[in-house]
Amino acid sequence: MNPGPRISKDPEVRKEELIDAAEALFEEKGYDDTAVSDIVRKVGVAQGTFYLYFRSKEEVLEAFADRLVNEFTVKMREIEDDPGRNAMEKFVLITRASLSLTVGREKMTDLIHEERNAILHYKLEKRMLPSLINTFTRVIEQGNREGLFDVPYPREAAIAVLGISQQFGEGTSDHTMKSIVMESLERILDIIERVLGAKKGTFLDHYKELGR
Amino acid sequence: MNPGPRISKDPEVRKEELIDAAEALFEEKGYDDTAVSDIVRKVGVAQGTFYLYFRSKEEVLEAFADRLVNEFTVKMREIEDDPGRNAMEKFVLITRASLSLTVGREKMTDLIHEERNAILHYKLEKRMLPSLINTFTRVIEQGNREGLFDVPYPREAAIAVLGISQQFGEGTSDHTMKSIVMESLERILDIIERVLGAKKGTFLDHYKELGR
Amino acid sequence: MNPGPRISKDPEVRKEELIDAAEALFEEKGYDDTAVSDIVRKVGVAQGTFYLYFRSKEEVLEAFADRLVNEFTVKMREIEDDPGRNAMEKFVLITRASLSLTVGREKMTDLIHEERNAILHYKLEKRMLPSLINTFTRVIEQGNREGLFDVPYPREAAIAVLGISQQFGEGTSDHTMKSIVMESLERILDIIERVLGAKKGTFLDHYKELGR
Amino acid sequence: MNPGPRISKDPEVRKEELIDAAEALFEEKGYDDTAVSDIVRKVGVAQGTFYLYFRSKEEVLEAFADRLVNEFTVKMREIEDDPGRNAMEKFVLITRASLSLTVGREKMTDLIHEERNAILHYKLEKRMLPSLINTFTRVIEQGNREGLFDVPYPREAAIAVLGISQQFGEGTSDHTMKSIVMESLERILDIIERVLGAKKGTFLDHYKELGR
DNA sequence: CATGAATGAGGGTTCATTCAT
DNA sequence: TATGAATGAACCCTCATTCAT
Repeated sequence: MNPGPRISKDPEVRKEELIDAAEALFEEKGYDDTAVSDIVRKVGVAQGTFYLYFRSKEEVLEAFADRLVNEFTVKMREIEDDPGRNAMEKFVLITRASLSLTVGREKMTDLIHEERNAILHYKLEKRMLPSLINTFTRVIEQGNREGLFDVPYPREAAIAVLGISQQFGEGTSDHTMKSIVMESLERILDIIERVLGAKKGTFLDHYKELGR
Repeated sequence: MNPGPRISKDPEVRKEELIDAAEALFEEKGYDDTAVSDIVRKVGVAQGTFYLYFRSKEEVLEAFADRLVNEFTVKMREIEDDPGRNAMEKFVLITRASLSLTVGREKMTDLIHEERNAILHYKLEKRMLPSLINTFTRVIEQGNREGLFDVPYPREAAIAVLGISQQFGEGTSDHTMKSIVMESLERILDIIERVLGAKKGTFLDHYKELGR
Repeated sequence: MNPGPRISKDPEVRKEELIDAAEALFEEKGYDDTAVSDIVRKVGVAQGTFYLYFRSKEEVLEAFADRLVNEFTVKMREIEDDPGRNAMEKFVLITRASLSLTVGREKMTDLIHEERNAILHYKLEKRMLPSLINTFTRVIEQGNREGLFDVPYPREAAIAVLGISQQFGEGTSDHTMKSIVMESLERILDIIERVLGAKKGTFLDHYKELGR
Repeated sequence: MNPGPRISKDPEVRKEELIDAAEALFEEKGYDDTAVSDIVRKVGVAQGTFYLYFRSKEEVLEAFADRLVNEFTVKMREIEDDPGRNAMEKFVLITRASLSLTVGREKMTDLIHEERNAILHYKLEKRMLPSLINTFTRVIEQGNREGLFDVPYPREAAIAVLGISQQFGEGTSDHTMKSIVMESLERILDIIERVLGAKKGTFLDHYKELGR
């Protein structure tokens, strides 16, 4: 009956809060199992308020995905534009970042790989891929110039490399398989060297060097 | 409207009918938007009958996926075991079959790639991948023996090639892009030749030869 | 048919309305045969509104039972605390009130005794008994002090008397038997007098006096 | 498709098997939660077979209740007709038997008292009560003749005593309370002695004497 | 007597979205 | 901008019972 205290906030802030809550809940229970009522409860706001900021439930998902993609794109750009690294180093860094996809959000990888979050996976992939491909392409071109790679079609090679890392990364959702992947890292890198026309063994050196 | 005579059938047959109907509806409207009531109406059977054969709605999806995977696996095996073809030919055939994933079910590709069917995609991929990897691996080994390929780690190469074709295939869901892909086929094959250590241009020849 | 204007009400009021409707329908058709859709239709409210106030159908039953028990408990307390009556008078009043259990809800007795409402019966009995026993116990103690009763173990006597009236009351569900019970009232009271150590015939006098 | 081996049995035997299975399941899960399919599965018989013996699910409940009542009635009759015992002894034996109501079926008491089995409770009570009252009445009359009791209205006294023991027994469903009840046994018996006009303490002696 | 596939009404519940305040 | 009560469509599933064989 009594409206309760009406707290107005900067719309941007409110919206961000809602996306934050949504993200946390999506991680916890998945998109489908997260109710709008869950989100507003977490923020401490009325049901209707949600619809002042998003036209539908799907729109938060969209907004969340956008945010994630933006962060990711920035990260990519930073690596790409780093003048102090050669193409091979950049390549390793990008691969690593894109494999985790998380940018500090460690749970995200699991989130993405859980079956019930397939849609989210799709949304993210569709949005991230273009910038990822672009970045990869440019790094490959840099590598060509540096004489490290020998790639006639950089764009296609970029796509191929992405496909390869994704395919190997897929199995990685199971934590148990991580060590196995590590074991076969050498073999995978051998393949990538072939694709990029790099000298055998050079990638592995860089991987080791860049630690972790 | 009125009951009509009660028609009993061999359970196997009934079950197949239900999966058939489910498949058609999943194609048409997606899994989530297909109601159990839709399925039974299509078969002309009572609602309860459905639950005689499946414990839940998800179980038909499972059954459908299994069926698809089985058919696919058989197809793979046939190609793999064909004594009249060399590794390169088999490779082309497998790629093509796995790209369409459909085995004659033309709409299936779309079905799988529509966002709302992401879960189905996941389910299928998870199930198909192992047999696909195995087949690819053995064909690569055959290629090694035939002197067509030069692959030190056949299994990893198989996975990589799968990743590559998947990545390129992904864009293919939009019909508009098909021609673009065709254009870049040559480039893609170049990459695959590198991965498999095949002579440049040999794949393209086989692709052309095996028509389309 | 068409929506009509949306009418918001004080939640307390809405909830009460729903319980009222539920009660009426439980009386009419029993708990099992009352659908949630019946209840909301009666109130003129949407199906979902019901679940704004009760988590499940059973919860209305619970709420209804609670309400009944509360009313009943208040009634008991009033009689118990009435300073103007002696123990015997109170005893008669309590017996009567507890026999009808209805507090003005005449159909309730039938409701409770119909076989299909056995669960309701159980729920009510379990909840009412404690306060009923307490009240009876205290009245018996008062009677002891007043020299009307001679009861060594008031609590046990209270329980016993309850058992007795319940057993006789049980048959009362059939209206046809009511006269028979009346006939044997004298005999029943004789027994109760024995239990309470009251003088023979005193109860009957009070029953007549307090009319009916 | 193939009918499976068709095992014919003496109808009486089959029916008994079905009631047995029903009883076990009712004990385990309650009447409502026991499906006809559960029963037939337990017996290893087809769904339709059930309906050759019972017109409905409720009819097994009925049949089961009847069987229980019959056994109980026989037990009562035996005690009642025992020429070697006086009324007080018989009284104790009957009370004990009726309290357990189980006739060797130990779980039955719990079964009856669980809320979800309220209906069964009702059915049994309704059926058992008459014979129980009759037996009690005749024993009381015997007691009158033997000079042990002094009861002007045996039938009413029988009903009263039943009510008393039922009320006390009700709490007994919780195993935890059993000891408490034992403690207050003396007090309860004091009340019963009053109702039956027996000499104070005589019941307790018989209870002790008849062991347990 | 027996089978077991088929029936189909029925009901509780969820939740994204709206709207009167 | 905010509230939160109200909406209502939609859906999955159970299970007692029937009936063609």
